Amino acid sequence: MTTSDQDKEAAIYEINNRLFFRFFQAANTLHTKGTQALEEFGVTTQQWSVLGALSRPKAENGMSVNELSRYLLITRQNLTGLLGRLERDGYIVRTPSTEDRRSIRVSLSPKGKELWKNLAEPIHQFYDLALKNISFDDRLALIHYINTLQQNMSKI
Amino acid sequence: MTTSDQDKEAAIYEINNRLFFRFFQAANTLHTKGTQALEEFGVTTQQWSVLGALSRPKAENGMSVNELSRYLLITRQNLTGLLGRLERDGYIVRTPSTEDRRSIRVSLSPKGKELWKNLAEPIHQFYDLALKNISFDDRLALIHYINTLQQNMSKI
DNA sequence: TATTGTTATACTCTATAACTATA
DNA sequence: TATAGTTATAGAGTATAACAATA
Repeated sequence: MTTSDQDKEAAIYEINNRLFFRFFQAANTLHTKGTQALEEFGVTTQQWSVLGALSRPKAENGMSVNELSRYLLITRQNLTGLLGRLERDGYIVRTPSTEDRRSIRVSLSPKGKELWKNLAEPIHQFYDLALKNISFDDRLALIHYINTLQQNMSKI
Repeated sequence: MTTSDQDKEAAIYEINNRLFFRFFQAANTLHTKGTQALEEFGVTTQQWSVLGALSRPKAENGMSVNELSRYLLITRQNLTGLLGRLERDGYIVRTPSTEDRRSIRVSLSPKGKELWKNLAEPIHQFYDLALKNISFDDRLALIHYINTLQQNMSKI
């Protein structure tokens, strides 16, 4: 390996390092500020993601724990805890599945749908503030990169 | 507002939503897979970030808790916990500052430096796998976007 | 036997407030 | 009075293993 190659490799490592450090920081900030933005509703970003999944037209008839688990990339065990807290607060309901008696359908309760409606405005605003100075096309590019990153990591 | 404007706004919201959902997923995966990659060392991604901060040449003489807090964007209280666990495992030392007797210098112990050396290889490999198919220039762009995102969010 | 969802457990991380010792 | 770091506490999330009910 030539000196130049070593330099190049060191530069790449340096960039990778910076990228992940910034990503790590941004992830922390997302969790902190996101939870803060929804503070008056007492909803964390994890709960936000569950509510978001269940509020999709596709999920109108509920989702099984397994489906939610694959969709959100959260283990079933930990999802049980999350769902328990959301159920405790009255935002979701668990209904036994008619087709497979091992399975349950998780869906938004009326109170959960109401909550999601009230969350729309602050979430909308959060997005706008967070993505300020990032153009529409750049947002598309960003999604693409993050997607690649996420898919690569999930294979590790 | 015209119909076309409404359509445009809906499209933007849809994109924002997707962006944050993917970001959320990627953040979870980073934490899970990152911790997994360093499993044999028993180090979490948060601890990884502290070790990384302290291993920089700039931090050779240690960092105060305040400096670490600002650098990592973790509150002092929570940092105390993190540092406690790292100290318990023998990876860092806390030394009273000679200049300001309220302050302490946090630095890597010999065992911590040794750990960081051993972590280099798996971290290096993790980076390479995670960033596969993302060119050098795209990595730079990605850093730029994430930076903007992070700075925007921290102002919220 | 495999799958669905849960329980149990232990640990890490986060948020908030209050405290101490210096400055 | 303000700052540096810690303590205390409660809650939320995560990892792992094991379990009951059903397929």
